[in-house]
Amino acid sequence: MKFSASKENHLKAIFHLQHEQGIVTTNALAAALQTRPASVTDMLKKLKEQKLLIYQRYKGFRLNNEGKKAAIQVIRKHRLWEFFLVKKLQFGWDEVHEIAEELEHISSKKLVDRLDAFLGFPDTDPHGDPIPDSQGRFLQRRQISLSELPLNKVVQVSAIASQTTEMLELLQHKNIRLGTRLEVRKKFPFDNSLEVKIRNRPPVMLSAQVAKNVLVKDDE
Amino acid sequence: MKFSASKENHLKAIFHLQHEQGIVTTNALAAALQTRPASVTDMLKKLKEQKLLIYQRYKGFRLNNEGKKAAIQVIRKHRLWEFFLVKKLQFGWDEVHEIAEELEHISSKKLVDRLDAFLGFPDTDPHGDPIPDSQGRFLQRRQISLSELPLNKVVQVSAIASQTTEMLELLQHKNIRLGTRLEVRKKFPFDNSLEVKIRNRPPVMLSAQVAKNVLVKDDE
DNA sequence: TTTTAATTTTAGATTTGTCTAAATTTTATT
DNA sequence: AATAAAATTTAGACAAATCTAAAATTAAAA
Repeated sequence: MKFSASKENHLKAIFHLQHEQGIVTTNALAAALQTRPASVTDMLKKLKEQKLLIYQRYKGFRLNNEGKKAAIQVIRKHRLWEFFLVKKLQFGWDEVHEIAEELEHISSKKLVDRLDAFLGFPDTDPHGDPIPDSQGRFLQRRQISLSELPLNKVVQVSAIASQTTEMLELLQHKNIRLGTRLEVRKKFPFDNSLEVKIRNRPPVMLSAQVAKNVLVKDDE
Repeated sequence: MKFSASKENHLKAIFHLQHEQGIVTTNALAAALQTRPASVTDMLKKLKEQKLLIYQRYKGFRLNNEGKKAAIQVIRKHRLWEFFLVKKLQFGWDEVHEIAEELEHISSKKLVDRLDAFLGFPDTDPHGDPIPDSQGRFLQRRQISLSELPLNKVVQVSAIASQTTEMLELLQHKNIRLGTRLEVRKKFPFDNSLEVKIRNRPPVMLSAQVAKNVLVKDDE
């Protein structure tokens, strides 16, 4: 499981984008990587070939578990090196990103784990972002209620607070279940109802009561 | 002055080889880099293009000052990272080489200098090799008498201990002067005389008295 | 819903670093 | 000194990662 620097950069960028947007588009990734859409398409084919992402042409893409695991290892390296640069080498937090962009591609797993130990197993990098541990576990992403969710952030349904039959029946009817990926498209302050969008389906409305009981977590 | 990892590897290997052999051959470099002679030739053209070495086809090559400076920076990085890995991350001195081979290509000059300071400006790496400082100065290589020099090691004449006219005249006659690169080809225990070889010239004999007064230093 | 616009993909080229096989040059040997 | 052997270089190919320009597909607008 060793990838070229370019592949690692793509994996990492896709990871971040799908965390924000659920599904990633060619243009978005090209913009994030300062490259051309055609180049992204080329790379997608290779990453799909290596079974790191789910991708159908023209339809967008997202990392599968393998791809996520790989991306998280890169992010772990990046953030540990940033921590090192700031805490040990006295760099300012604002000048470490570029250097960490290079260091993150050093491949030795043992090096990363030793560095982690040397730094005291930090769980947050100098920018406040969580540092995945050596198993790829992030600092807990807490689950929040759908009613607290900001607009247009794609999340995954992680739990249903009220397990009443009526509630479950309603969600069943709207085709929302555990693991469903969705985002809030609009909020109506009048009654706190929400318009929710699930990919490839027409938007659905959810009342404040329902929204309050649908718990979601960050989707990666 | 930023070079690809491959170029840096070539520069470094040439530097080491010319330190031992004075002039470097295509085959020797290919062997050192575990690559093919044809690939070396390709790279030589590029390095010559960038004015990092002196090279005429079929005639061997050596780094010029620019090339040496670049090579020394790579060696500096390599040795500092090795020091870091052993002294800070508890690696064994025998397991750091490969990792340092990757780390040495990280380009930030500031990173290297900060690392150097963090490590307390060490002057020797875990294998006992000297670490160049940020100006590229090595721990001084002392000059020794030609009579103490091991066989087949190419060195440069750095001083003449006895400045008598006779001595200088003799050296003049044999075309040996300050800066001349030479090596000892054979030693005759009978009278401690030496056969000395200067590139592109027939071997010359030097008596023990003369050899004792010719001081040489490592040639890079 | 047709037409237009935006997005995405393909086709073909380019750069860097590498390779093999053949040709050239140098060095060693008879 | 002629020939054989070794070393080196050239010619041509390939893989990875990128690009431009054109074609295909999807999404948006009239």
